[in-house]
Amino acid sequence: MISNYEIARIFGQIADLMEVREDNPFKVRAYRKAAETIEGLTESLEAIASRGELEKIPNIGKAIAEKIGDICRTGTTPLYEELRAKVPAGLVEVMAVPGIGPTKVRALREALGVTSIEELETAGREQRIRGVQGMGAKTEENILHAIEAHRRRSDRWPLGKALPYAEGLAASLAERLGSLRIEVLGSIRRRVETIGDIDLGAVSTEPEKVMDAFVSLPHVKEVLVSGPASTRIRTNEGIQVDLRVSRPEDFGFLVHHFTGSRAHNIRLREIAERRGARISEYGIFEAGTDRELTTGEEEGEVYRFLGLPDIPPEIREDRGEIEAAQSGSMPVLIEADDIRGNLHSHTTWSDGAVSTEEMAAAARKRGHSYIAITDHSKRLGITNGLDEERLRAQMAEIDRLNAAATDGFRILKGSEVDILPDGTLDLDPALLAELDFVVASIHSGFKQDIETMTARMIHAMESGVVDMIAHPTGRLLGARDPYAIDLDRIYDAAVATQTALEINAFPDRLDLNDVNARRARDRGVKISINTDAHHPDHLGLYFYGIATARRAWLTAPDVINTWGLPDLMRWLEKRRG
DNA sequence: GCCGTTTTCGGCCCGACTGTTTTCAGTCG
Repeated sequence: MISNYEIARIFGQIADLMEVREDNPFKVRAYRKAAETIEGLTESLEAIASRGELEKIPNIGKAIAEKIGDICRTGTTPLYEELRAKVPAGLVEVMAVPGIGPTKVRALREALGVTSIEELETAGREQRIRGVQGMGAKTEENILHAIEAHRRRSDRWPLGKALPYAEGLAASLAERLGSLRIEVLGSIRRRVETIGDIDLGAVSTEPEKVMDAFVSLPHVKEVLVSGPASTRIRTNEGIQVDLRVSRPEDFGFLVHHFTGSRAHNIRLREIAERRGARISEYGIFEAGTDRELTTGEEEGEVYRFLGLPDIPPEIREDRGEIEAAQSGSMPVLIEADDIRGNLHSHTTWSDGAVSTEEMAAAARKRGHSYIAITDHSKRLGITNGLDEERLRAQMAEIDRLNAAATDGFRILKGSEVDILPDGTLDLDPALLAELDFVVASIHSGFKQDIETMTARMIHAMESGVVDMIAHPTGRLLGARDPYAIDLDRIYDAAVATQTALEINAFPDRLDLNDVNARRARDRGVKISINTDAHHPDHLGLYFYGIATARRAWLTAPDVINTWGLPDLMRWLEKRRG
């Protein structure tokens, strides 16, 4: 079994290798587009291939479909192997150095025999680059600088770090200039789970003034690009920030353009072209002329011009949203206000920061009408996990608190029970059956093989007492890969046993992620979005869970904790048979 | 290599900035 992710990686590498060889750039783009499309697919390519429907996927034609078949059968495809045999491994990395593309790679290789970053650096130190046709001392200096930056470039930032940082940067700039409309755009605005760089857009009729203020911010380590329309800096923290400025009447086009994604924008421009129009960050123009066809302070003008409904930023990935807009079947995406209660939270009974009563008060304050208290079970000793006796005591406490409540708010008795390596649960199932809401999750034995792990989780779902699986893949962004698990089989088991799967809203989890959650919902799985709160403030993390759900195209009815308490209890009763 | 409400062949998004040019190619997003 080979995952879509791995297949997409191979096509991405084919594109890289072909680019180094200066093959037809449109062919390179075709492979790259295929890789991007595959990454966004919610069904496994193997399943699609077994139905013979690969060529129905956009950007997959006869040739790439055949190669997908090769990869499913053998793990690779002849083209990939040929390219790897012909192209020195180091060249792809040389091209990854900012400022070096296919042409410079070839020039450097032909003139200096450079086939790796190390050789490139040596050539630069020995001042041999400046002798190459089309390159001077400045280029040589830039290359050496770029290699250094490339080596210590910071990894992608999780959204939970990038968004507050970008908003702080925008606020600092706005403060320096008095009042200024400035927006965080790019992948942050689309709420992508990790961010490579930050895009800002500002409204001003004096762009030079804005750019001057921007490059003099204390955050700035170096200025990478500097022009009247566009400035790029690197901050002390090592992340790149682009700033674009527009006059007010065209700001909507700038916002739209730099929100992206690129793939989404390209599709829109193709649609515009068929209507004789050209879309750019400056506006919508008659094709081949500079005659502006419309102005727009707000980005919605782009969609209005094309006769489409607004498309939310979170789903602008060319993953079917344009077709949905054209056919009038845009989903009404879930919003933060739809959440009625949190079904995964911790207290001082295990590793939480506050008491049951305080956590419930925090949920009330947010306007929720219920909360499930789901402390850890005994196996997780480090969290002071509850055994049967302490769980009974906590249940009694919750009964007392509920009896004293006068506003209809309800605390649900729950547990986050460990799924042990053999698939059994860490607490007596008879006791778990007395709870209102049982969360089960994996916190150990991450190295089990895919078959064992999948069977282990399914066994837990088939226990009859588990209502939801928390953070189903166990990944920690930037820290721990997901464990090996066959999610398609998990989804099928979740439907068969009517077990919900979680979108865990913690910014370093976001698990299930966008693509997996969309796939799960499409297979009929019920989703629950939870903060996994260990502190009252963590209830604010719903922002990230909702962002992930919106990127997964989820609507409120897909998510069980958007339901009122009576509907939720009815569903729980029914699923427990 | 993919695609099609002008097309099964001939296209393939659009614009900014930099450096090395002497009017533009390369790279990037």
